[in-house]
Amino acid sequence: MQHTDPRPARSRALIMTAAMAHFLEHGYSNGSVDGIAAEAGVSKRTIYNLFESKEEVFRAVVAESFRTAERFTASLAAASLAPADGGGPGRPIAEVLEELAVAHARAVLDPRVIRLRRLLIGEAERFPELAAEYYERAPQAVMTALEQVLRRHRESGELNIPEELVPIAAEQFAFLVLGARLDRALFFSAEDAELPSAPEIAERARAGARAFHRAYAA
Amino acid sequence: MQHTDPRPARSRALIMTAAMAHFLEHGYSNGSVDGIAAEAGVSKRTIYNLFESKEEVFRAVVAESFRTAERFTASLAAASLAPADGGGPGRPIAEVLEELAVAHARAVLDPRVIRLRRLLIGEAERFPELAAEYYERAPQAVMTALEQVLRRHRESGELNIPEELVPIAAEQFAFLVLGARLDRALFFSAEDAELPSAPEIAERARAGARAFHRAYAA
DNA sequence: GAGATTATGCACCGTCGGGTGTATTAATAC
DNA sequence: GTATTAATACACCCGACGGTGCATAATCTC
Repeated sequence: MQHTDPRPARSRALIMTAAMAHFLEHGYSNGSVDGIAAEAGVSKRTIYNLFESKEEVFRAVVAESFRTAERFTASLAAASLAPADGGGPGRPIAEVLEELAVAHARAVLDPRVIRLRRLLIGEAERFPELAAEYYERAPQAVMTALEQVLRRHRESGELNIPEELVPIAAEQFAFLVLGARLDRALFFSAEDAELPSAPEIAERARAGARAFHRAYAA
Repeated sequence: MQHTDPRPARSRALIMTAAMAHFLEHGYSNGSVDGIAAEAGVSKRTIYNLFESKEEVFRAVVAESFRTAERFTASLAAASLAPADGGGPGRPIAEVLEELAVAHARAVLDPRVIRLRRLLIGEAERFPELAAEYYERAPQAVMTALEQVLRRHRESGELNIPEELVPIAAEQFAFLVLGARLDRALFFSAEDAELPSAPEIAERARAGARAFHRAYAA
């Protein structure tokens, strides 16, 4: 048993990829295992050899996407915090906020993220734990990271936010920056056509950051 | 033909009510006509006597809910604008904004609204026109109303918003006030348990209004 | 009350889709 | 090369569900 048979792993990967795309496009109830099998170029029997049921395929796919979401969250937090303790308080707070805003908006308004959100929101009634878990692992985690950033700038005297209002301020920052675009994107499934364009996203994000700055500058 | 037979109308109403509840709970794909018939206390055949298909029942239900959404939007716009040209500029702008914020947040975070949003977002891939129509008739309409309010206060010198930024400011106000609660609510289907409580909603809304005021006060 | 209209009950059709059994073939391990 | 393990093809079961037909019973109109 030196080498493990590569076939199961390969099939599993094919199935996961296809299932992800399939569920994102058709939703859970309306997606079919036969459809996934076809798109994966794999026999239906193979799917049932590797997974218990359609539901388990779905859970596996969603769990997988959680990992990528978390990876992003971590990178965002790291990038935002690094400059602060790294080279000292060199950059003006307004500029820091704008950059943070643009990065945040770009990440959340990514088409793949939007589609995942649509899927989970639509299936929230059937899979409450999945929707809840996503919320805690992604948006909530981002919010926590934002709080840390704000707290740091508050302690350095650049922002004037009462300590107990930091969580609220973090929420405000997040949605000031992309709330409207996000809300809109959820309702328009028309691929990338109706989704906000990159420059538009950046512009709104910066405008949001500026408003936040005016509201909370020291 | 003086009197029209009341039976069809009555059945229709029963069906609509039940279908609304049913679709909100189970979604479209996962909802069943038999289920609706049972909940409506009506035979399945009666449904198919009054509606072409399951899809048409769905469209009728959604269209109906559009009307109530519009009725609210109109009332919000009227209430916000009336005091301005009514008794003169008596009330301080900060207070006006807070009240507007609370009314807006309460309305959008109403459980029925949240459920409708979940339904349409989840079904956006299958019924793109419905989701788009909802967005334009409800959130978009509210946004337009908000713009008018802001423009008025801008012209009276109470708010300092460049004319071309009024639409962006309106979006910012809307999501500053309820963005985080709305986003969260979409992922938690657990009835009213996980939904934000009324005082919590009001507090966040007021905090949002205050931040907006600080950002845009003249 | 007569006659038209509507609602019901229920059997029924067709289809789709989740899930299984199995024999056959292909790939992998040693 | 042989034994094992996995993938395929395919036929199949079964339940759910959209939708229909029809005969019967309940309502309404006038």
